[in-house]
Amino acid sequence: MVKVRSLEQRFEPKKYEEEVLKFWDSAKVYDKVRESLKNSKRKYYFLDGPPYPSSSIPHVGTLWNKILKDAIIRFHRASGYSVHDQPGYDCHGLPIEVQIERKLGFKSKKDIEEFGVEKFVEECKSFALQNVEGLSRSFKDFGVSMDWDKPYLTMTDEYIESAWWLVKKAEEKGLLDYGLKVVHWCPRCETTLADYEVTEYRDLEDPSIYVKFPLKDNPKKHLLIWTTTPWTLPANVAVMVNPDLEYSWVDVGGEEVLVATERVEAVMKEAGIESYRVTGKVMGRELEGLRYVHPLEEEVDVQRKLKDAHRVVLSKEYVSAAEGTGLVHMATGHGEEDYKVGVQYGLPVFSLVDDKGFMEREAGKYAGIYHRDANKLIVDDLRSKGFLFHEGRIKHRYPVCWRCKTPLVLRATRQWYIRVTQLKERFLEEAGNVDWVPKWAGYSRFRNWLEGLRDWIISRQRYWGTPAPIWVCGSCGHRVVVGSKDELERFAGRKLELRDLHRPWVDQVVLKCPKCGGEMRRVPDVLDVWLDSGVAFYASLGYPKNEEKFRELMPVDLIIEGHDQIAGWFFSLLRCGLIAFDRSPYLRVLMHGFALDEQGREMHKSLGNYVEPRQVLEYEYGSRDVFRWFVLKNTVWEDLRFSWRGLEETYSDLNILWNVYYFATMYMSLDGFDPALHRLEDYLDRLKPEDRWILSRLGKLASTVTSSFKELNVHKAARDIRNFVVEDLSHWYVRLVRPRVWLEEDVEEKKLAYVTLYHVLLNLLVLASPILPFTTEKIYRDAFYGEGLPESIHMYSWPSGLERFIDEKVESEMSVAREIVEVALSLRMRKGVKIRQPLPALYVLTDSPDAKNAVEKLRHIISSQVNVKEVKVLESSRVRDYRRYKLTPVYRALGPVFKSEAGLVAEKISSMSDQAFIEELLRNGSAEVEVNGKRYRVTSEMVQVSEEWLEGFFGDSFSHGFVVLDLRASERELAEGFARDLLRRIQYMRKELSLPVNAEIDVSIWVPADMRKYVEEYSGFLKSEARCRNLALAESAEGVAGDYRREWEIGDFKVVIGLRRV
RNA sequence: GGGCCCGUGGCUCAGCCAGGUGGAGCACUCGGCUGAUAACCGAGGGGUCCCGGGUUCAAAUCCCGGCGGGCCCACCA
Repeated sequence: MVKVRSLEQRFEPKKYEEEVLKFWDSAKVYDKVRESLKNSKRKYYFLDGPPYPSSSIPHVGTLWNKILKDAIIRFHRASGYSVHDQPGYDCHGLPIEVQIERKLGFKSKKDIEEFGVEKFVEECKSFALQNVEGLSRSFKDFGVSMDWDKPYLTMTDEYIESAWWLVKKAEEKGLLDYGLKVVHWCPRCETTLADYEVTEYRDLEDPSIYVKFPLKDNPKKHLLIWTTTPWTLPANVAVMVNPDLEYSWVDVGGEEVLVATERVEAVMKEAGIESYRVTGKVMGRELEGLRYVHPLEEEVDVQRKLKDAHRVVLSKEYVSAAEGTGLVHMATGHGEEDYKVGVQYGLPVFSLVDDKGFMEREAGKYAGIYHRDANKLIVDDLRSKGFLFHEGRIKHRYPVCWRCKTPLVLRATRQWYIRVTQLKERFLEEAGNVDWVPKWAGYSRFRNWLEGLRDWIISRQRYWGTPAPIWVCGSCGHRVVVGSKDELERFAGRKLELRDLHRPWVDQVVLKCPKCGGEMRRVPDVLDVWLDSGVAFYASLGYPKNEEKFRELMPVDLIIEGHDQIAGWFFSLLRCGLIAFDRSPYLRVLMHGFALDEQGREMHKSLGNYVEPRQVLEYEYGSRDVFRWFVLKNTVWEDLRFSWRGLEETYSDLNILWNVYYFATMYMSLDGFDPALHRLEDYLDRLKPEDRWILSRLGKLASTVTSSFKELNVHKAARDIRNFVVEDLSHWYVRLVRPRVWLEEDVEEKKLAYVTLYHVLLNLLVLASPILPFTTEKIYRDAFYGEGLPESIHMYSWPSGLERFIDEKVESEMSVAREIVEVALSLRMRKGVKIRQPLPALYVLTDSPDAKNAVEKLRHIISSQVNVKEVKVLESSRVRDYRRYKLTPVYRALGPVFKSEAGLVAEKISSMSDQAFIEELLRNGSAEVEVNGKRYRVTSEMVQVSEEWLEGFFGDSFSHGFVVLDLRASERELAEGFARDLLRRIQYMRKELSLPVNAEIDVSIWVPADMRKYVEEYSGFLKSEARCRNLALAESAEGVAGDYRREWEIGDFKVVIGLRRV
């Protein structure tokens, strides 16, 4: 133990935060914390969601994510949990590849192949590692205390093996398959994307055309279809109608077109056809099998070769009359629904767009043209052949590649996929067992997402990713899925000397087919990056190779990510958990919001509204802890609107916290307070009410902060700490104890203040440490730390047992006193009476026994804060001793009743001072007055009642009655007021001179002759309060002595004060 | 078309789960202060709690409908 030392007065967070970072590093604080918790029986498996290291600088939203995790981790550590706090990075995939392609100026996969896949993969790896380092630095710099020396990286061989294990598991369960799937395809990246990777949309303008498909048997009749993708027409194989809809044949001048009845009017209108006639109606189901001629069969050879196509098929599901014509053009190779229905009807499936988006050779006339460019040609041809019914344009939201922004193509390609739809029941079951914060995120959002579960296409046609562990025989087609490098070596029959498991090195491994002896080569695909992050819960622990940690830690206790991860990581983890272990890998999810800019927009570099950590630190009112407190106060699951103004306000709060600690530690240090010699437990029975009150407030704070952290409502904890520091501690408790710490002698009431303050302030440091790790460490190290105490505030255990100090009664009493003080100060102000001017008395008029008790007990507080000599409690009814009612006539009500005599009555009312009369009027609703011998009955509507305080008194109501001030200051009180005015000026001058608190001075004063006696009378007071050894009254203003002289105005008087340091 | 979230003073928000006299900060107006803090302190003005209906003794809070803003899914693709 050691005596409390004073903090420096200057609040300089930027400076001390750097010091604290150095200290944490050199003292290895967090290593020590981890070590000390290692043998705790209470494990806490926190799984970090891996960001893509596609840039080395995070934005404030990413920082918020990490700080939120850090605060919760810190709370759990302090609570005695051994927290698994390993951060992670998702190092593979398009996010990395697209950046490298940009850097190297590549436009297509061909460029990569020419450059060399090896070199490309090395660039990706190096880039990822670089960014991992940069990101880690930034997070660490903001006090994120995870274990940055050992992040899990999805690109290591060990990690890849764990991912392979999952694919093997799927194979063993018969869930893995290969086949034709209609997918979103990026023609620039030349790879498939998953549906949930289709997250970016652009408003594009496309053709919106109605095309006539002539019937085979009657070229005068046409099926009318609508499409916004003319480039898919060359691949048309059928037309879909709804069996339950009614269709109409419409004569449009020499030929007929078929349209759903409901859509006739709208379609004719859009086509600008005013003269048309319905010639017949037919139900959709009757149209099945009807044949037509493909309008472009002359231009597209393949269409002439198709058998059993170009007919009407039925679908209830996919055809509606909401839009279009009610007849849907089917290109089975370019739409998932088209594909599905097409398969049911045995229709051919083919796509006429290649990997790069160009029309294939089979597209005939349009071959080699980029698909979007082919639109114009196709439309021109339809027009010239007379098949174009109407041409327009449409603006719609169109999906683009999430990484390179190229518009996507829907096309049928062969892909590897896992049939997770077979596990749908288990998905819903297991999801129901997870605890979500907020609740609705789980039971509505996530559940709703799971309802639309689809098979998982795991293959991607790229380079920098986990290679698909699938080898296929070139001779017989037999396949082998391997779950580890060891297993691969067993199949290869030799030790493999690979650079690592990435492409292109793993591509060189050729196996011998166990079935036919032929050569087996790996399929060229890499795996979906969401598989990489989905296996993190076991792969980061080295499972299945290493089971120890896995057994120790599973299941994951908590994951925390933003609301975009509903369809992302939260889902991917669950998916992998079910495939591999038939259960959810995690118990609890916290879903947070997004960080938006000041206008409420998402932050993007391209928008120029991206705020970086460096900018926060450079801001005048920015610092690490200011930023942490600011973001943590935001409701966790709601979006955060970033605000420079908000930072400034939080800076101010942190400044107040600092000043409270400065105040307390400065005076404790002055008095050599040693906490070891004065323990709170020994003083409990002698504490003053305000001491009990602050201890009770602390007890409540500890309780709410603890439960808020447990419930993951971190914003509540952050707000409660702010309110405690600013409202309870600074604005009230410090204000009350100030006179006690100024006492010269080593008296008990000063000791009590110190003991209470020490207890409160040390415990507050621990409670605030997850949110404000820098500031709490700085204060602890500078003021409280000493021999035999924990080296760091972050080595303290979470406070417990503070609730025993909760005292509802003292809190309730203090609320009453506080309210009375507030009302009284407001009264003073309204009357223009300064607080410095002592007043004779304050009366509390109340009938409430509780309020009465409160005032009796806390009389000293009320009296000192309001600056009155006496505080008295009286019954409410005594209010009549201090104020009277006053009546004002309401002419509008008097006139109709008293007519010509109304004026007389009004005059009587105005001058009425009989309080008994007024009280009767109020009580009964009416009363009689006499004017000139005649009596009149006056009702309450005829008058307006107001109140008037008696001369020398002023009051107002409060919750339990009235507060009244006696404003009749006596000469004695005026003198005291004057003395206090003098004191204030002296103290101000001391401060101007930057004198230490305990420095002694000589004072020389000149005041007007009338006031000299007051100075003489209060000279003792002034000497002691101002630490004044000599106090001299000068005969003239010019005769005032001192190194520093100054003239002051006090009320109507001029005075001169001179100071000299002894 | 379906799902979820949000709507409270000029601005930013708390309160809603668990119904009981409408709150906080900033801004604004006024006052200033006993030496922790003027990056401050005190007091005050400012509210149809989005709109309508219902339940209830009582609704910002619970229920229903509507309007507005945001996000996700589906369709156009």
